[in-house]
Amino acid sequence: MPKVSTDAKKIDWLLNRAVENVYPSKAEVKKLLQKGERLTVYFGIDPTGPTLHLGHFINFRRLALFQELGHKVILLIGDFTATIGDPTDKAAVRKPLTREEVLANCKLYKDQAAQVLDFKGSNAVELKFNSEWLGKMNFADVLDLASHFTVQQMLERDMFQTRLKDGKPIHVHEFMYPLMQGYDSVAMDVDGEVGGNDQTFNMLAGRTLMKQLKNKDKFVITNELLVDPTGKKMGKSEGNMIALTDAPEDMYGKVMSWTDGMIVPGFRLCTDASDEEIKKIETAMKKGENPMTYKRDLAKRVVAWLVGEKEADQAAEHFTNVHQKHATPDEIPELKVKDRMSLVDALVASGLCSSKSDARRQIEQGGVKVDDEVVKDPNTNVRKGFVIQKGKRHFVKLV
RNA sequence: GGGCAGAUACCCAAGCGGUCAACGGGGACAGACUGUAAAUCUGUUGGCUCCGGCCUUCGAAGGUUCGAAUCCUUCUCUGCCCA
Repeated sequence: MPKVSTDAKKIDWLLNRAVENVYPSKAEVKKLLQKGERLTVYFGIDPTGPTLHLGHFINFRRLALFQELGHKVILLIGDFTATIGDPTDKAAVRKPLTREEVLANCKLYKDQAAQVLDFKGSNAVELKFNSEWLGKMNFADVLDLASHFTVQQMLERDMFQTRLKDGKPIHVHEFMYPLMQGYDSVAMDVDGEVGGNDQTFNMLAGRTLMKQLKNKDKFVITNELLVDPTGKKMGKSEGNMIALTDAPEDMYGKVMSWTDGMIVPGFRLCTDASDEEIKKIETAMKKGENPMTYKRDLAKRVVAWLVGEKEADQAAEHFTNVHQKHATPDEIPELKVKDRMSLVDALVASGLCSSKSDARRQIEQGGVKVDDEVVKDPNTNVRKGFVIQKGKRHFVKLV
C-alpha cells in the first residue's frame, strides 16, 4: 500500500490551481486530504472520439498529482454511456455509438494517457469500464436509480432550459445520462471525482446518489474550462482543441490561433508556471507588451508537455519559418502527377480545394501561387516539380 | 386521441408562384493589414463549363401550373396547446 503524503503545497495546488469549484467546499476537502488517508479519485472519459485531447490532459494533471500524493486514481472509460449519447453542452442529441466504435476508440486511450499518468508501479492508475456494472442492470434497477431524482431537478440543467425555450426536443433517455454517470461513483465506491466544469451536473448527480445509497460525501473538483474569458469566440469552437494525435507543429499552431484572451487561462490550465509568473505575464500584456511572445511561450510549453521538449523546439522553429517568415516548409505534401495537368485539377486532386469551382474562385481571387508567383489565370497548366501554394499555409509539390 | 405550428445549403435563419443557387448571421476559405494562423476591414462560400450557359438542391413521394422552396394531396419527423 503506497504511503499517502499530505504535502501542503500540493494539496493547495489540487484545490486551487485552475479550479472552478469544489464540492462540498474547499475547506472540507482540504481537511479530508490532510488526514492522510488513502482516497479513491476518478475521472471519466466519454469515448466518443478516437483520441484524447488537451481537455482530458488538463484533468490528468490533477489526477497525476493525486497519484503522486499516494491516492488511488481510476480512469473510467464510459464505454456504456457512450452508447447512449451524452447531452452535455450539445444543443441537439448526440448520436449514440455502436459498441465496436466505442471499443476501437478505447484502444489507444491508455497509451495516450500514459504520457502523464503512471500505469505501472505500486500505485498504478486503474483503468475501468462502466459497462462492467451498467451493462448488468435491469429495468427495475434503473427505475430504482431514477427514483432518486425528480424531473424538475433534471430540467434545472442549463442546456435543457435552453432547449425548452428554443422548442428543441429533449429525449427521455437523456435524463439517464446523469444517473449512469452518478452510479459510476457508487459502483466504484470512490471518494472523489474530478472533471471539467461542463460536467458539474453529472458529477453532482453522483454526489446525490453516493449520499443516498452509501451515505458517503463524495467530493467533486471541477476544472476551469479553457475558454476566452470574454466568452467571445471559444464557447463552441472546440475546433482548435488540441488532439493528442495532432502533429507537434499543428498543436503549436493551434495554440497560436487561440485568441489573446486565452493566454492567461492557457498558462493556468496547461503549464506549471507559478501563479506569480502568470500574474507577471498578465500585467506585462496589460502594459502593452506583445502577447505573441507569451503565446509562443505557451505554445511551446504545451507541445513539450504533450509530446516532448525536442518536438516543441522543432514546432517553434517551424512556426517561425512558415508563419512569420513565410518560408516554404521543408516538408510539404507531395502529389504524384503524370506530367502536366491543369492547375485547377491539381488543386482538387491534392485536396487543397474541394471542387473545381472552388479552385477557380481561389485562383481568381489571388489565393494561389505557383512556385512563389501569384497566378490569376484559372487555365494555367502545371507540371512535375512545381510547388503550388494556396493561401499562406497550404502547400503541395508535384512529383 | 384532438387542435395548431414547423422541416430551407456545414450550422442558425429569411423567402411564401416567376427577377431564387435562394436575404442575413455564424463557421470555413482567400485578400489587405499586422504582432501570428489574434483583432479589424474586404471578397468568396452547390457542382460542371468550350465562360455562352448547363445540371442538381429548399423533409419524402405524387399533383396543379407555361413556370413551385413557395399552391394542393399523402407520408415521415419535430415542437406547442388540449385530453
